[in-house]
Amino acid sequence: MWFRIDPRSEVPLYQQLVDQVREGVARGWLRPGDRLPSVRELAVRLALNHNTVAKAYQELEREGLIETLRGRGTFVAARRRRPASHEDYAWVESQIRQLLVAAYHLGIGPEELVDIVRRVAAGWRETEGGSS
Amino acid sequence: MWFRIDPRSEVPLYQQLVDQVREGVARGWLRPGDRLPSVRELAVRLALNHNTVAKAYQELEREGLIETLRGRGTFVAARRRRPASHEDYAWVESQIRQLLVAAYHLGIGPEELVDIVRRVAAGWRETEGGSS
Amino acid sequence: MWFRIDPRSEVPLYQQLVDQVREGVARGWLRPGDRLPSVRELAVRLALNHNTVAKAYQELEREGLIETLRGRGTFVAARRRRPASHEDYAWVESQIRQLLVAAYHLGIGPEELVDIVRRVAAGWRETEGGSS
Amino acid sequence: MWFRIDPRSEVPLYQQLVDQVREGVARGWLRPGDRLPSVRELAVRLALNHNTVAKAYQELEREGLIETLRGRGTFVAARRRRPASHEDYAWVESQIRQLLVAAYHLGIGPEELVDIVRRVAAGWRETEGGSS
DNA sequence: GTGGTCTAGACCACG
DNA sequence: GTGGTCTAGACCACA
Repeated sequence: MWFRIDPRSEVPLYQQLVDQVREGVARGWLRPGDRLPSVRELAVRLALNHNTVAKAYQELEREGLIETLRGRGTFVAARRRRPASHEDYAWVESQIRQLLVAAYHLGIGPEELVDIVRRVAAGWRETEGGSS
Repeated sequence: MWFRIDPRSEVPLYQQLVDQVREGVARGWLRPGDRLPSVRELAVRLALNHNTVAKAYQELEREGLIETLRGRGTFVAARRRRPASHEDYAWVESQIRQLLVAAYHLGIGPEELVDIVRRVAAGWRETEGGSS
Repeated sequence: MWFRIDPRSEVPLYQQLVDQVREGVARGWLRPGDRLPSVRELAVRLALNHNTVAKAYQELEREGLIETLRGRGTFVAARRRRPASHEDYAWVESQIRQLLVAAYHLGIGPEELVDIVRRVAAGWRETEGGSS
Repeated sequence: MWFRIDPRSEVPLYQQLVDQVREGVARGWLRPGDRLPSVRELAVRLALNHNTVAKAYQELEREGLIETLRGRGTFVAARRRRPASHEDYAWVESQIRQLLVAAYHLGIGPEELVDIVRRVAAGWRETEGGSS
C-alpha cells in the first residue's frame, strides 16, 4: 500500500498517518468499505509502534472517516455529507491568508498563487469527479 | 500596535508573533525601516515572558525580515528579492494540496476552493500592489 | 423476530443481544414460556458467529432470564420476584447521577431531565402494567 | 483533591478520570479558570502512568471542558452554552429507557424510578443552582 | 486474529 | 516546570 512515514519530519508520526488517510479518502484512493491494514500489521510495515498507529486510527474514527468493526478490522466509513458551516469557511479563508503570506515571502505573489491553486485543483479534479 | 496573542491557541506563542510580523510585512502594514517595539516593551504589553518575544525576534532576524541595530532598536529590513526556487514552488503546491484535502472534508470542493482563493487574493491585492 | 444488531456500535455484539432480550422481557414483549430461536438459527439470521450468540444466551441464563431445556430449546423463564436490595438502589442512584451529569453537558438541566424521565416512563407504563 | 480511582473497576482508568472531571464541572465543584493538577503530579498522586492521565486530559480538552495554556498548565474552560439538539434528546431518552429496563430487573418499577430520579435531581439542585 | 488499555521510561518543544 | 510524542512490551475483551 501507499503509506509513507518520514521519521525526520517535525510532523508527529501519527499525524502523518492521519493526513495520508484523509488525503486517500478525499482523493478517492480509499473508498467506503475498503479495509485498512490492521494496527499491528501497519505498525510492523512502517516500523512504528502499534500504539502510534492506534492513535492515528482513533483520531480518524473520531472524525468519522473510518469505522472499526469489532474484531474484524478497520474500514473506510461512508462519507457523511455535512454542509460547510460559516465557521468552516472562516477557517479555510484564514488558511488561505496564511498561505498568501508564506508565498509572498518566497517571492510568489497573489496572482501567481491563484494560478498555482487553479492548476493544482485541476490536477485533483482529473483524479476524482469533483465534490463541491 | 496590532499584536494579538491567544494563549489558548495550539500555535506556540513565539510563533504567533512571528506570523503576525510576517503578515504585517507581506501586507505592507510594516514598511522597511519601521521600528518594532523593544523585546521588554512588547513582553510587558502582551504579558509574555521576555524569552518568548526574544525567540520570535531571533527567528525573524534569521529570516532576514528584521534587523537589530545595536543599541538603537529593531527595524523592519529592506525586502530581499530572491526568485522563488523550484523547492519553494514544490512546498507551496504541497500546502495547496493539503488545503484541498482539508476543504474537501469540510464539504468544500476544489472548484469552490479556487473561487475562495481568488476572492481572498483579490482582497489582499486591494491592500498591497502584489509582487508576482 | 425483532433482534437488531449494529456491528458499528461500540457495544459488544453479544451485549446487544442480551440488552434486547432484557428489554423484551421487561416490556412484556417476551412472556415466560416463550421460545427463543436456537443459537444456530439466530446466528445465521443475524450473521453472527455461533459463539457470540451462545455467549449472550449463557449470560441471560446466568441472570435467570431464560432457561435451556436440554434438547427442547431455550425459553423465557418465569420472573423471579426478588425485592430490590440496598445495593440495587445505590446502583440505580449512581446511574441516575451519571445521567444527570451527561444531560447537563448536553444542555439539559435536572428539572428538564426529570420531565423527560416522567414522560418516557409514562410511555413505558402504557405498554406494561408497571411493577413497583 | 477529590479524585478517586478504582483499579479493579472494569471502567478504564482514564475514563474514570474523565467522568470525575465531567461530574465536577457539572456539579460546580470545578469552576471555569480552576487549575487542574499537572499530568505528572496527578499521575504520581493516583499511582497511574502519566500517559493515562494525559489521555484523560486530552479527551476532556477535545470536549471543550478544559483548556491547556502552553507550559502553564491545564484549566477548566468557560462553559460553552450550546442548545441541546434533537439527537441529544434522543440519546438521553434511550439512556432513560435502558435505565428503566435495568431497574425493572432489579424489582424497581417505572413509577418508583421516577420518584428516585426526582429525589436525586433535587439533591443535585441543592448543590448547584440548576441549569436548564 | 482484531482493537483497547496500561505501564515504564524516554525525548522533545515550550515558556 | 508544563504537555506532547514515541517505543517496548504487556494484558484484556471480543469475534
